[in-house]
Amino acid sequence: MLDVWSLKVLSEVGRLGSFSAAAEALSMTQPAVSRQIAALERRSGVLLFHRLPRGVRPTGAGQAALEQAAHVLDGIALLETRLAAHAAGEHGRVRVQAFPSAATAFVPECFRLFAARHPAVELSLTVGGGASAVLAGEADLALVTSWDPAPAGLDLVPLLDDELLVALPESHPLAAGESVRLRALAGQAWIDGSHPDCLGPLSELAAALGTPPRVSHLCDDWNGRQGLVAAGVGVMVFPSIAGGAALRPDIRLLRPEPALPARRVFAAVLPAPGRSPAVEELLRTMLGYGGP
Amino acid sequence: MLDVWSLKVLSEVGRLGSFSAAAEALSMTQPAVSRQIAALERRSGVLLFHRLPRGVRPTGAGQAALEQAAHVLDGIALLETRLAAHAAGEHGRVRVQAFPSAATAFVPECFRLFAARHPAVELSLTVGGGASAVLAGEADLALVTSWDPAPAGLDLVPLLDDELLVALPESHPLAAGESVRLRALAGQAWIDGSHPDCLGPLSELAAALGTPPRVSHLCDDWNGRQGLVAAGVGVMVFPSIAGGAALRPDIRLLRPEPALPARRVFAAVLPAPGRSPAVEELLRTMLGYGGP
DNA sequence: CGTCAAGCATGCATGGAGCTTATGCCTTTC
DNA sequence: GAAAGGCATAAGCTCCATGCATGCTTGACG
Repeated sequence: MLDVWSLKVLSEVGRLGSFSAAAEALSMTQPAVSRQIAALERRSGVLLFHRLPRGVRPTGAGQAALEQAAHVLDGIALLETRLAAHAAGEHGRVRVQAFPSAATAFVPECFRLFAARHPAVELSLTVGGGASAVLAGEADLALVTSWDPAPAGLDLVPLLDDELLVALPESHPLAAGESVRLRALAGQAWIDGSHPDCLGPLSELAAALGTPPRVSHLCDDWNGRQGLVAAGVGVMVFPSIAGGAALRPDIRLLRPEPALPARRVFAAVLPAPGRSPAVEELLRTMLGYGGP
Repeated sequence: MLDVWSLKVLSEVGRLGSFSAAAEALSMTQPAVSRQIAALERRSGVLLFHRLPRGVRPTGAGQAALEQAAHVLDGIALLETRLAAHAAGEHGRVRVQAFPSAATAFVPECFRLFAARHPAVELSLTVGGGASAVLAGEADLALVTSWDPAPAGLDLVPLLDDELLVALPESHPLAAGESVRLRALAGQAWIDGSHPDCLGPLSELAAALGTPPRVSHLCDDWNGRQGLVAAGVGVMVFPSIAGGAALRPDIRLLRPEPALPARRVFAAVLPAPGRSPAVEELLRTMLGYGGP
């Protein structure tokens, strides 16, 4: 099997027209070059260089070999460059898996910051798969919360604490101020998703309210839930990570008093040696993102 | 420096999804494959394969490396193919240097036969440089005759003996038969080229004529000489290698009696290890060419 | 015309890279 | 729970490429 070093020697000999000069350029001795070329000629069965009294000159076959060798060496160099780019996190692909409220503002903002520094990295976002997508090889990084069951075999990197707010229709009598006492909401109808992704652990809310919340409506769609709130059929917990921009103008957000236990947000990624440098870079970006 | 064997191992691992399977496919042991990939990952500083319980799966960087490695391996294979073609004489270039009368019929006919068997070989023909063109690297094969000084440092391969005829205008009183007694031409005016390329050694002609020939006109152009003969201003020696097709219809060719010493035709080529296989093949074709 | 210098080829010894064998550890599966 | 499949690691060995020393050929120069 032809190896790259032979081709490098061949190329230098062709460029410099001399075994000795090529040897010096490659930091080796002239006999080594002589043997390399001789081996190449023996294996291919054709003379590659005419030996002249003053250096060498490529034969027809040597000329063809030089041209092809240049292509191969370019390919090698490109491969090394690409691997270096991957190693530096400057190139690659990161597939992010997020829960809906994180996909609203947090992930797009992180993508914007990341893309400014690493324009060659391909980013993609999917919603709804959970941390198992990372284990299945369908995602490189999954955003999970303290409400989700801890995934086995993945590292959890704490990103931020998500403050939980309460969303009321603007016509609601308690919607006037900046905050609202939770005890005052004890009798309200609450809106939740079908899987525990919206209200969070009901026990925590029950403790804050002083009574188990009355869950009157179930809706998995983010906009649908806002519509229910705006229509005045219920109130809901609104994670601040979703950002105000995604909020309908006829809904008011209030800080509950006392504050609900924050929902912790983690990045679930493969253990250290399995993470690509691009993922590491994105993690760094997410950690440095303080909020809007 | 990345070597091809590593890339081959990488490629097989990517294709088969397993170190063990790749090892068997490459006739090596699993630890050897493991070492190769580990070395590749250490050098490039990036993980190339996720180690799964059942085999391995390429990472993003591994995928990129696999694609690039495929290109490099293709380039290597192409290089080997081309060298093999050169070694078999199926590919390459042969630049032939001929004297004018050989370029008229002999070389074109040899080219026709050669091209039928080796269509990928590029053939070219130049006239007038002599054997030194081979030494200068401007030609790969030169046709020379026994009239030329023997070139130093080249092999002379005897190709054929060129019979020398005499050209007379059709109106000449001696032009009737098939042959002509040389003694009868002793008083004729002879046409020659400025360098001894047409009449040949004058001593031989003088011996045959019984008296030194009277050279009345010098002309280096082949058609010009024929014109002089046709005009009746002189006669000339006509080498049979030029073939009858190149002869004007108003000129007659006659066999001299006794025959002039034949002009021997050689191929002047580099000594054995310096000849390309394509040149060897062309030599074989020329040797097998019996004449029209 | 003799000597010298440049440059490629070759014999020999050596050092390092890679391979093989043997073994351990982890995961999955019956 | 035991067995098997698969990757990682340690130790030892083999082989090949390199470096050193040397010879040979050719051209240059005095």
